[in-house]
Amino acid sequence: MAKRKYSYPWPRPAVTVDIALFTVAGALQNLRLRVLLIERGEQPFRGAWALPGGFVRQDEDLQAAALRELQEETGIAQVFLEQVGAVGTPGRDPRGHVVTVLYVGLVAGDRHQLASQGDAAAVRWFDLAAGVSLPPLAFDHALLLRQALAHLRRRLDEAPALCAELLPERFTLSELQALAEAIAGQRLDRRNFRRKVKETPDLLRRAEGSRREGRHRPAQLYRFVSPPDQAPAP
Amino acid sequence: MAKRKYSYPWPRPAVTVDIALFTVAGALQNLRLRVLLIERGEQPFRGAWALPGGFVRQDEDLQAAALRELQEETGIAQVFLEQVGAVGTPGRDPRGHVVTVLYVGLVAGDRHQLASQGDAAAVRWFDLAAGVSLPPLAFDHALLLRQALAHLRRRLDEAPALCAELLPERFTLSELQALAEAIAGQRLDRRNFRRKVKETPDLLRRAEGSRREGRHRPAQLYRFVSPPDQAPAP
DNA sequence: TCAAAAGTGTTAGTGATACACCCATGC
DNA sequence: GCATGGGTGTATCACTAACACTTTTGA
Repeated sequence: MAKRKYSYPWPRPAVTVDIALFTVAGALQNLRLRVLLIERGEQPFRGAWALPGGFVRQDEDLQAAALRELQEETGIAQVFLEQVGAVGTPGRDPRGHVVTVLYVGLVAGDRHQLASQGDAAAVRWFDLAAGVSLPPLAFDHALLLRQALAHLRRRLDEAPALCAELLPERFTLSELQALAEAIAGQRLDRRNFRRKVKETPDLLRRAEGSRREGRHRPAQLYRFVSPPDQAPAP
Repeated sequence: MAKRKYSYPWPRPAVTVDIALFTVAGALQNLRLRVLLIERGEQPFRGAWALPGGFVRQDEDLQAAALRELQEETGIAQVFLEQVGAVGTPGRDPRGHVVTVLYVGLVAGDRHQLASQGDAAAVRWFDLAAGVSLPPLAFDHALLLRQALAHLRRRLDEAPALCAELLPERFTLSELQALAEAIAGQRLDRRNFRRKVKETPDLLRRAEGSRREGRHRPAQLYRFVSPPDQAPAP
């Protein structure tokens, strides 16, 4: 812990974290990208929808603060978050000068129970397809949401294994592709997609000879070689 | 300005900005990347070298704070800064919990007069070639410096016109290439480099037929089509 | 035998890399 | 005329994007 040998008592901006957590829902043929929003239970913007988030505590790591706020307001825990950046434009928060550090994450919606607590009057996933409109968001959260989504898409292009949490342990290539399409917001060519993921080193492994019945031809199952939260076996 | 209708009086982390400002110096054949450091005039880490930076004031924009601190501590003003990200690990500052937003910039060293003021006892450019070692840096600034340099290299690869401030208004392609090599930290193929920059739309324009004498064959002069701080003419 | 998804290869274009020679000038 | 840096073009490779047919199964 910090030692406080020196002190700087001047007025200072407050620090918050906000979290743009995405998931994907729906039938394979029609997966939709969704974002997690809370209905604010406190002023300012009481009753408006917003990204989950809140104040960073003394001696709390930024990422830890983001995880804590997410847990407190939505019940979701144990997710992987990445930092997008910091925003501190004066006037973005009516309470005064607030600097926000924005995080983004991606989870399987149906593996997490939503439970609004703390400052959140309600929690819900909102569809994010092109053309579907969200409710007006509190603060500058519409801007933060756009930044987070752009960041997520860039990152998934570099590292497709970040999807791992969204799929069952064993999955078909069609499932993986549907997921990639939902997040990228566009259709992908099946042959090119399969070639690309199969040729990526240390990404996929055929799951033990087993298959899964569609209501027609069964598909080969795969699994990720190294789940992102475990070290790969040497 | 913010209205302060609500208040959050809890203890909060402090917010600072740090700036990793780079330049390039030396003869064309031997340009060296350099970083601007200050010698701290105050505790903690008094006497140690560090990135310029300091506390963000109430109702001050992050980028504005970075520009102000840079001006106050080093005398350098009117530069273009980009945000790299935020770091808030507890214990990174002995004064207590401090969240730092890191900025990176690139300037022509010989166009700016250095003048240490405020918390800085001295200001100097430090060579950053591979193998040359910097003095030990205060706080976690060695880490921040690595992050900033990686960010700068990524960005310049995408947007070579960010070099514009480093060159005279008219410059030769060899000068531009020497600059790119110094920043990237590696040699580049002359033909490929020239083809790439010439084929980049709206980047370069031949300067009015004029030439400049080398001590041998003169080289064609170029200029950037749109200096980054001006809008391009339609 | 049909419907529905799984599975598979080739071609064309584009951008990156590697590489060698002639040109213009000052001395 | 020679040393010095300025200037150019081509072959190869890797990656991307476009594209159509056969296979397997349940009903």
